[in-house]
Amino acid sequence: MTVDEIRDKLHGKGLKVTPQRIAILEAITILNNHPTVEQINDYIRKNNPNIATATVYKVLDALTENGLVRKVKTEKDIMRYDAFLEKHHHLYSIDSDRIEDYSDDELNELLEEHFTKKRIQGFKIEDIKLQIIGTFTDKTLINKLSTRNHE
Amino acid sequence: MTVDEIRDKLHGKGLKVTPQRIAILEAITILNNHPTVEQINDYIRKNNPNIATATVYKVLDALTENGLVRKVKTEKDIMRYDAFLEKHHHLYSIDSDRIEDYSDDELNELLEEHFTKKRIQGFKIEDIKLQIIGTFTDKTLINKLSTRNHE
DNA sequence: GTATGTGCAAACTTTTTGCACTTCG
DNA sequence: CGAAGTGCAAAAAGTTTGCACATAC
Repeated sequence: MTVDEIRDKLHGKGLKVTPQRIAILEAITILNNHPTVEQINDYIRKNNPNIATATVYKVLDALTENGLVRKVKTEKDIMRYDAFLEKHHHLYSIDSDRIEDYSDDELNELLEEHFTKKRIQGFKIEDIKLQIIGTFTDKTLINKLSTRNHE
Repeated sequence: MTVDEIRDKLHGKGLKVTPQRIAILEAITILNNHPTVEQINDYIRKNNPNIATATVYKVLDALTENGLVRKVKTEKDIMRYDAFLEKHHHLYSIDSDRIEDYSDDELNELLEEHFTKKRIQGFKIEDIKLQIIGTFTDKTLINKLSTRNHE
């Protein structure tokens, strides 16, 4: 992504084109291994030593809200715990904190078969987890406990 | 999971059976919607007002290390960012911070087909993301940038 | 009795907030 | 010029650490 493309993208979303935003989008493009805020921060400081960390967060929020970047989940997260230890996937609600387990052996076989045929170059698969994102339509199942609003 | 089963599980791992551990495992079982630390904390405080939050973290660490509970990823995590906006999945390295994008249209079709046939009761799917966990064998591709050791 | 676990308070890390100042358009 | 964006410092969340005390076995 060139600087001009970045300008266009920002412009297209009605966002003001500031040096901070350009630097941050450039950084994410160049540090293309899904950089953390810390990495982005360090990178842009080389050329723009005066960009505040708070600005980085604010810019990333703005970019995320406008669909110009996307957040990626990592291992060590906000830490929810699960005592159900069989192989399973998760259903994530778009509009609430709800997460449900989902087991589907047929699916697991399908995936296994797929990745046996189609190997991923340079990668040895140990496990596959699906995050199935959507909305719960079955209101009877609601078991959201102690829902404190986190926003 | 009954209290006796909990005792057995702890015992089986060589972990001492303490009221704190029982309370926490019970809480995770009862609060079965993948509770956060906060929810576990609040729940166990009802009956054991004197369990420290630090203890909850320590117990959860011990349980996780011994495979009695498992961490679940949530949406709003340690925040890595991605500027590659096409539909794609992620390869996660077991032994490093590395995350790579993975696109596979054939796989996407397979999944779409599978979930068209086999609907999930009470859930409307909007998106599916695979977390493919394993090891990178292709050392030439290494592009871990600014690797600060996070542990 | 001793290794293991717990409680507390303090530190650390990551992210957010409020507000004066600055900049883009 | 005015709305939108930035920088700073302080606060909020979430988690970890160190150490004296307590408990399981």
